[in-house]
Amino acid sequence: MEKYSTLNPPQYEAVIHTTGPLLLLAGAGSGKTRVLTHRVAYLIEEKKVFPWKIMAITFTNKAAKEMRERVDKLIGIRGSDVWVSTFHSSCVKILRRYINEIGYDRTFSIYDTDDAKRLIREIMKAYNIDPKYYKESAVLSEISGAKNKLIGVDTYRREAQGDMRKETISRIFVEYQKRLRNYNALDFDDLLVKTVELFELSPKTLEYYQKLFEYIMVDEYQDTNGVQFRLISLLAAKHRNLCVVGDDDQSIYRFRGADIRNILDFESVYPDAKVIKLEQNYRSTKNILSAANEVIRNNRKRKVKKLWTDNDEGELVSHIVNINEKEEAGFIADTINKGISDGRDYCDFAILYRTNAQSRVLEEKMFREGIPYKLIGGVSFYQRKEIKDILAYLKIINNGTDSIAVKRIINVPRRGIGNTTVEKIQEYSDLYGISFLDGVFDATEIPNIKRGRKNVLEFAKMINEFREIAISGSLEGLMNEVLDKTEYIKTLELENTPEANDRIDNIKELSSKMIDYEEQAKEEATLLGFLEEVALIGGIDDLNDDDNKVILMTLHSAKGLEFPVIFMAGMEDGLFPSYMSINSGLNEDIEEERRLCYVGITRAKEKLYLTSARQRMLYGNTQYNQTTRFLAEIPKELLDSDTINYTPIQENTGAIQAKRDNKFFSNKPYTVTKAISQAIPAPANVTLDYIAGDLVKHSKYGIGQVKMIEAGGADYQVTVNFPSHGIKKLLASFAGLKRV
DNA sequence: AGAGTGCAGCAACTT
DNA sequence: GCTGCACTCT
Repeated sequence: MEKYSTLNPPQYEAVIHTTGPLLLLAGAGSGKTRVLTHRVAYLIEEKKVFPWKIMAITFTNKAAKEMRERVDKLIGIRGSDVWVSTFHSSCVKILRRYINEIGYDRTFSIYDTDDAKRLIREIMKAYNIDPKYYKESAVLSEISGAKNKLIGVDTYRREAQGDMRKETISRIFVEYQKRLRNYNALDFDDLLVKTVELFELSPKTLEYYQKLFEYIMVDEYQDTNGVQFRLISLLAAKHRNLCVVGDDDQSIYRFRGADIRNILDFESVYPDAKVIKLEQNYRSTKNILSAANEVIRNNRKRKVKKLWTDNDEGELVSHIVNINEKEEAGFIADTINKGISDGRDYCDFAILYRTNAQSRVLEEKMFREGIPYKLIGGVSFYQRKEIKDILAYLKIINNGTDSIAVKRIINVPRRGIGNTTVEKIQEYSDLYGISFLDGVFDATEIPNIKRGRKNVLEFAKMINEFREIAISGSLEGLMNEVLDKTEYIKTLELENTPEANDRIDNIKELSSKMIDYEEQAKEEATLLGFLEEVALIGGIDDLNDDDNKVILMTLHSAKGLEFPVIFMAGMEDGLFPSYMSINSGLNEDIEEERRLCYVGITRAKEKLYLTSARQRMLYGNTQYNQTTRFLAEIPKELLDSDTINYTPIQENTGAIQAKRDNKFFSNKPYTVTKAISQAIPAPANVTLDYIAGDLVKHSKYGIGQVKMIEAGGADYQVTVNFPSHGIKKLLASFAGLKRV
């Protein structure tokens, strides 16, 4: 078969080994996606397996989509019948069909972390538990941790005995599960846990899926947790054609319950497992790969392996020390601009960092320099208040028992239903054992409600109208009705602030996403389907490979991706590795950070820049951190210097200069010339009615004199001397300066 | 009874 | 720097 002849021997072996358990240890950049897609093609074409008998679990929806496309390319349209999806999506698909067998309704809501926290808060309030001693986030992560290990409420309670803190948490845990069930809701962990429960309680359901999935493949196996392991074990128990692919060196989700033992112990769980190692890297230069190998070899708990490559030596790895995080961003922007003038595309670059908090400064700099960029993760679109509000309205149309959603929006926008009224409804609902929303519908019966009654009844009427439209009309029509009747957008329009306008834009975007969904899914489009898609969408799922933009994201999000040029920003002890991991004193914690570092390094194909700052403003205070310990693990000969001190001097001209301050390598000066910042065309969208020397007025700082105006790609930076506040640098589009 | 406002507490990584 | 919450005002 010609299409398989391009595979190297171990890759080929992995493709044709289709029967029985297979552990594929695939190093970074070793072509595992190629193996997986060819393996699917081989099963269908050569082994005549029906496509729908193959299940492939990926880590993100994006990976699932890519895999399906690549299989389609190999064998044509039949590929689309293969079951390719993430753990969570797979479970939702199964539960939507069979969850009634374990006492939930098929219209169940999916709770994200924010919803779950609200529920915890609600319970702690009802139980008078002091949030000072029991932080909701800590309680939630304890509960989540238990679930990921398949520890149920009963076991947890038993094991908590004698431990005050755990006993309290176990009380919350019990009530949390009880309320989730009453609200007909599942949190992220429950999606997996309840599927396992379903399989264990309903043998015929399990058998159905066991028969269906003759061949199972799991990607990123090193990041599976206890529930996921159980789930896969159950599904694969009949045919045992289980192929897991992973790299223990890239296990970076321990905090989420990932258990590295799943991959390390695979051979003892499946003694007949075939083990194949993919150790040839096709992605990176020799220098980059060596740096990665040298860092990761400091970890003790790992399978022995050594990645190698036939690729060129390539450039040395650069480490740049900056004065502070702003200069770090400046260096990165300058280097990107230089790359662009050397013929690179923006999409050749990715900036990786440890914490989302670092993104702001970087983003600002990209914006100012006119560098097109895309920020992945952070506060995602679907976590925004206005989006969650609208989604809450949609949720309760399907599932009125979802009291978290009902209480979220009963008075949003303000409609005169205050706390007191809400409490009265709650008391009444509890008394009669009905859901909160049913209490709302009964508002005429509830004693002691005064001013709010009329408003509550109007709210109830509105929800009923939505439900009628949901039955007969289109999703688009429903959305318009919700936006119109709730007056959500109208309320924002009245605020007339930039933030409110942003929110309106976001809601419009949500609306068009819904229309897109409806058009794509055609007759199959349902409200439930839309809500489901929205609930499970992940940060990098909307990363579009066709966009010519610099990508900004966390190291975690970068897993599985590759770029010609990588910047790893914030290479400082305390930031990376994080404080938490250093303070815990556990070597495992540092090892996890080191794996994260390894993941970052191995994303780079041609050039790797490591940047750090001597001084960094984070969470409102200034830190002075040492360069990360991981840097010392990279041998000197792989670095193009010990340190390059990047010191842009901003004089009155605003020129940016780089100066090398290095006694070892002073023969190779690193310079970024002023020409780069001037090569950018003047901003197109902003016009200024003042020039240097003019007096301008600022809303906060009062009147000052313009000292300098610098052009960025998309905006002007204006330096103004305010007698009362000193010299300020402002962005023209934000500052709203008026000539006086 | 609800709305508006000042203030404390918090702040990894993510499906 | 942002968010939920207690407190005061209408």
